[in-house]
Amino acid sequence: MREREKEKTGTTEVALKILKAARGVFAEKGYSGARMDEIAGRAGVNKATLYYQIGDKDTLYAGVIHQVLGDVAGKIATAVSMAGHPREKLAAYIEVIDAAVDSNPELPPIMLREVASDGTHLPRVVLEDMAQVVTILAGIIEDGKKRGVFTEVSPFFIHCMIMGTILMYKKAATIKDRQPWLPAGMKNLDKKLKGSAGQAVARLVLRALDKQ
Amino acid sequence: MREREKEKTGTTEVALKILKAARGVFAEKGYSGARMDEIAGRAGVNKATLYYQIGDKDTLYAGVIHQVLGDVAGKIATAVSMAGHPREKLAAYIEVIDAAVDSNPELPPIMLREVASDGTHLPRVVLEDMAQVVTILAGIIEDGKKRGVFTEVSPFFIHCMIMGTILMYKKAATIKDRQPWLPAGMKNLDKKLKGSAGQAVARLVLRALDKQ
DNA sequence: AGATGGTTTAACCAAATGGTTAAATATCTG
DNA sequence: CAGATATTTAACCATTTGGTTAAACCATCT
Repeated sequence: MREREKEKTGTTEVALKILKAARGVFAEKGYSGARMDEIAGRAGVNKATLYYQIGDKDTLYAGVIHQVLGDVAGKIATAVSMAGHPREKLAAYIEVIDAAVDSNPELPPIMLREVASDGTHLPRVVLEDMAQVVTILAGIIEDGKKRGVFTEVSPFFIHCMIMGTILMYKKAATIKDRQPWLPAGMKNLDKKLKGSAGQAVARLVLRALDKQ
Repeated sequence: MREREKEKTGTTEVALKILKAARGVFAEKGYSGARMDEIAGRAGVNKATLYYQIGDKDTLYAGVIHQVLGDVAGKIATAVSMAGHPREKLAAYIEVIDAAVDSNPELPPIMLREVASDGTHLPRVVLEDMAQVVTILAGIIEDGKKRGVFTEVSPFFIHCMIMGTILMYKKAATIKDRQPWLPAGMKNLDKKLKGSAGQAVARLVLRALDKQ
């Protein structure tokens, strides 16, 4: 029995290779556009191995979702708890999301498509994580309101604003940069962005919530 | 020859029925998830009729895109030109987008998926329309900056913020409302939204851009 | 070395899918 | 009404796709 790897990590090396390939293909093509053959091929593995190691397409996709969205909620929670003032907490909240997106290029397309299809493929755990994240944001805003630094706003709406802006910007920017016919002036319309997209979002959202 | 309809409108009644069905299916399932048989079935038409009236899947999808995103750019342009002050222009800009989304439930999923797949299926015309829209926004912001009412920001980024927020909110809200296990407090986290989503976006974006 | 059992693979399969065809059915014109 | 043309349809087809199988491969233990 050569289960040494499985015993230690819970996942074999081959399984990780497959997951990584799948992440890429699902991100590029979406669930129904992704082909099991292509995933196997990109992982450098026979298709039967894929089925042996992981299971059917649904299971594979669930694994990818877990890999991509698995620990974001936790990271947000800890980062927020480290900050003190509501404004810092909100900035941390946004920064963690931006960092997650930055370190994971597959996140935006997968998440955008999930939202587009009403989160039908999202496992309950992930939805609960998201709910918890919004609850954290609600706490930050509530606190800020009490301390007189934030105006009254809907936390759910603000969360959509943060996520929507970051996801949309990440992808739209690459689309824009891909159009050879665009005049240079147009292409530089966001080069003046000071700092990361996350910082830009934080700056604008904080201004928007600022009590005068 | 019964081309009376085609001669007048350029599109027959059957073709419109098919386009409408296709819009729904593409919105729900995405390009690769959509099945020609289902579209034909939902249109109450034989599949061969679909091919006779419209053509292959690509052509059909192009038709849907045209139907969904066709005249948004134009509407934005005229609405903005009607307003006078930069703040009013920006509000009009946002309101038109929100109205387009509201009167067209298929727009958000289709657009989100397009962005997710790097706009690969978007015809050049549509991309040019979008570029024009951002140019309009750049004009508004530039004017506002000169008049000392707006801060310095990237128009492209602000456009992503507006689109991202509206699209994300529209879909995320329906996802949230579908989760029976969510506590009522969570579900009401955005019921306090004063007015439409568009108005909420306008309020926040204007606050964010406001020079103090 | 040989037996054991986990792992990989080439070949295979049934179902689904985009697209076509030839015949049937309306519709219009003279 | 008859002929011509436009439109719809049932049946069909080639290919793709998710998934399986039986045999080969390989690390380990005795």
